[in-house]
Amino acid sequence: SVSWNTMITAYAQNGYIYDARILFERMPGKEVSSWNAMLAAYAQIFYTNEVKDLFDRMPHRNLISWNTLIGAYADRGDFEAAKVVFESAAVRDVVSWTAILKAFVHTREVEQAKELFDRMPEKNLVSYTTMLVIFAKNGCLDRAKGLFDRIPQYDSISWGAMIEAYSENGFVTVAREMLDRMPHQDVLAVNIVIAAYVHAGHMEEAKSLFDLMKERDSTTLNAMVYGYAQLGHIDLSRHLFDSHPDKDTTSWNTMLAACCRCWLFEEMVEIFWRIPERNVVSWTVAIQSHVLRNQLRLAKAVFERMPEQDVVSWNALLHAFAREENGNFSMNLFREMVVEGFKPDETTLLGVLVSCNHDGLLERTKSSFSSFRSDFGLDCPR
RNA sequence: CUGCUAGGUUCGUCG
Repeated sequence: SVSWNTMITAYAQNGYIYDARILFERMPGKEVSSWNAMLAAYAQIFYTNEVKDLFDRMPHRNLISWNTLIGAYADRGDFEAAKVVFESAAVRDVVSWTAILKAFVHTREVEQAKELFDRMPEKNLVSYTTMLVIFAKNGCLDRAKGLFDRIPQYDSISWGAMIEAYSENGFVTVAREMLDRMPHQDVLAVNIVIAAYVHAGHMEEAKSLFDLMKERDSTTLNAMVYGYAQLGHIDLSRHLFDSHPDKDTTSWNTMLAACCRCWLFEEMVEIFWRIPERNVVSWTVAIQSHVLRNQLRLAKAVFERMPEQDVVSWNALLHAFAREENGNFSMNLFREMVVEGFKPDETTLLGVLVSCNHDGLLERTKSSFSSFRSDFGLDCPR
C-alpha cells in the first residue's frame, strides 16, 4: 500500500496525472493515505474541482485530507471556501492554519492575514515564513524584517524568503549582502538574487554572480535568457539557450517570449514548433505575437486552436479586441468565458471596462461595475 | 518507525 501511494505521487509529480488516477482506481484496498496521495496529486496542478469531488467520495478522512482540501482552495486565493472547510474540519493543526493563511498571498489582504496569524494557537517556522512572504509581497518590507528578526532558528527557505523580500522591494544590494552572509547557500537562493539583478537590468552583475555559481539549474539559465532579451541582446539569450543541456517547457517559453519581445516573429514560429511539450503559456505567447502586430483574427485563430485555455489566454485575447474598439466583441468574449467556466479576474474586468468605455457605453460600464462586484467578487482594478 | 498535507527563485495577459 505504501508503494502504491509512492507510485501515485511519483506519476503525478512527473506530470502523469492520468496514469496516477488509473493506478489509484485499480489499487486494491485503498487506505486513507492513498486517497490523500490522489488528492495531493490534483491539488498540485490546481485541479480544485477534482480535489473536492474526490474528497467528498472518501469513505474516511483524516487530518491530512482536510489540510489538502484547505490548501487547494487557499492556492487559488479562495479564502472563503478555505475557511468553510477549515471550520467544518473535525481536526486542525498548525498545517491547517498555515494552509489557510496562504490564501492571503493572493488576495493581498495583509491586515486580515496578520489577524489570522496572531490568532494561530501554534506557530512554527513555516507559518512565520508564510506571513513574512505576505508582508513582503505587499510592500511591507519593514514588517517582514520585523518578523524575520523574531525567528529563533532560520533555514534556507526562511532566509531565502527574506532575500526575496529585499529584492522585490528594490533593495538588491541588501539582498546580495544577505546572500553572501547565508549559512548554507543553495541554488535557489542564488537564483533569487540573479533574478533581482535581471529585473533591474543589471546583467553585468547577474553574469558575474552566474559565473561564480558552482551549481546551476534551469531557473538560473532561464532568468539570464530573459534578462538579455530584455536589453535587446537576443544573440546572448540565444547562445545561452542553445548551451542549455536540459531545457524544460519554461526554458522554451522563455526563449519564445524573448523573440516576441524583440519582434523576431519568424524565429518564434521555428521555436514554437520545436517545443517538445507546448503548454498554455507557449500558446499565449503565440497569441501575443499576433496581437503585437494587430493581427487580431490570427490571434483569435491561435486561441481557438490551442488545446486548452486559461484565464490569462482569455484575457490576452479580450484585451486585444478591447483596445481595438470592439466593445461588443469583448463583451461576448467575456460572456463566453464565463459560460466556459473560467473565473474572471481584475485584468478581465479592466478589459471589459476599457472596451465599454471607448465605445461610449458609459451606462453599461457603470452597470458592469456593480455586476462584477456581486457576481464575481471583483472590485475596481488598481 | 524519513509513505500522503502548509513556506523562498525563472516564462504568457493587465499593471
